Amino acid sequence: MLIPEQDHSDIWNDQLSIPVLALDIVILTIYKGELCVIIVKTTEWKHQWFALPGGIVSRWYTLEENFDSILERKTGITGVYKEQLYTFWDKIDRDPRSHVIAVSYYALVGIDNFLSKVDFTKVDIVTFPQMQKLRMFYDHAEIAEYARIRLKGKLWYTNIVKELLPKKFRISQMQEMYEIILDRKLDKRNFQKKIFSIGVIKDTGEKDRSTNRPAKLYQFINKRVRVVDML
Amino acid sequence: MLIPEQDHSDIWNDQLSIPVLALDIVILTIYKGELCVIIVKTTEWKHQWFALPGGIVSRWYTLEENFDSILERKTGITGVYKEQLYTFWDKIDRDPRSHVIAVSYYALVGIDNFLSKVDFTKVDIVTFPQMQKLRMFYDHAEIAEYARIRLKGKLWYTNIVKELLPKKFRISQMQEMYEIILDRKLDKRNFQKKIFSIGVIKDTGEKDRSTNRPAKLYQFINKRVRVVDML
DNA sequence: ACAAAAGTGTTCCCCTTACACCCATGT
DNA sequence: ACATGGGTGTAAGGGGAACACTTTTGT
Repeated sequence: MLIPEQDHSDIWNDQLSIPVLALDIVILTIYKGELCVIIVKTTEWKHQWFALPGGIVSRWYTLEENFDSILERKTGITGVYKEQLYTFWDKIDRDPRSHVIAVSYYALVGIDNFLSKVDFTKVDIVTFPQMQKLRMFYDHAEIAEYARIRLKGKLWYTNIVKELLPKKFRISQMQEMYEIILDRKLDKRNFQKKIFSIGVIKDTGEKDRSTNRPAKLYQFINKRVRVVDML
Repeated sequence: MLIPEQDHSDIWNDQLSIPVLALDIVILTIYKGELCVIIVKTTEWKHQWFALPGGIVSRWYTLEENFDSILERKTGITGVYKEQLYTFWDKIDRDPRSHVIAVSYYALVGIDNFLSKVDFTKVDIVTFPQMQKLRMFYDHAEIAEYARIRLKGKLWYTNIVKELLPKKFRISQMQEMYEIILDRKLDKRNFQKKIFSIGVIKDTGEKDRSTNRPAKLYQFINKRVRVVDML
């Protein structure tokens, strides 16, 4: 169910005693061997900005429902793994129209899922170095950085990387994800030893014949993201 | 500066399209050898509840200023270490008067600081087991649990425990804090070896003569809480 | 003298890291 | 046959965990 865009014209009222709550989403995916963020263009407030997909939180729905609604309306993407990041309000004039507090989330999307659902008329995909050169709305670049750090941290004690991999994958693909996110090379033998000793993935019995020498295909044992002492 | 209690009568309006933002604080301290939480009594909404100190966030101040104001008005405590925990909105009817989203913080107070500032006509101090038997407002017991888990986690890679200790302390006092928070015994020699090897505390040259055999007094080298790979 | 807490080293084991060669296939 | 990525074991070193006795003071 897609929540329709709400009318929030009542809130741009200087007399209102409470702040407006916004929700911003850092969508992360691995694309062409790099960790990327999804951004939207906005021409609000005169200048053109790049921004994280976001919107005003409506009172009539839960945070989760608001999240799903904003994500789908702004990007076309549905059904992703998400996690709350932080609630920001450093600058009282974060949004020139009002006092806005922003709850931020990050979301992980596997690239196949991403490409099949996303509406590229609405969004752009950029690497982190590219993003840092753009004119990002307020603190959105920092929020994205914060998401990257959280993802990095979670690699060490959860099976979160499953959200970025296809259902069945080669162990080398998994290692590649780790290397991209951690931004350093890992030793092939030590990586495999570790992953196998934890027992989070299992051999499907199938082979990927797209490489030179056929490679075993694995899948995650647990459907859900959970704490597992990965590295 | 203490922000005066704000008039929020305008927000209990069924037509308002945005949620109300509240701020709840889990104040943790170590008292009589146990990790304790500060709670307040509230008789709002007919029944008597115990609740975390909290209040409505005012638009005219930053989150930090709102935090300080709520903390001081509800408990009398000022100048504590604080950290944002999470922003909750699981249940759409969390607060019967409206749709309320709660940003939660936890705060650490050394017991001396606490006792000198707190107003016991306004608050109670309870251990976690005691709290779990009380009729806590909505999800406040879970929020407090969440704070405890975060604190436990931070012990391992920050010098956060400094916020609970006096300026100068015996190494055995420091170990006791760790044991209380982690809820298990630690080996004395291994603990000291570890703490000294990290180099986060230094000998003051003074002695504590209140114990039988006088003990060296230490202090933290860094004034601020920071990441240091503690345990 | 006795009680109470402070102070102090060594050993063992496991986990992490570093490291190099052969294998199965496609071209 | 050659190029490409897949697959595999071992040795050395460092860090964590276990463990007990002596010292200094107060009473």
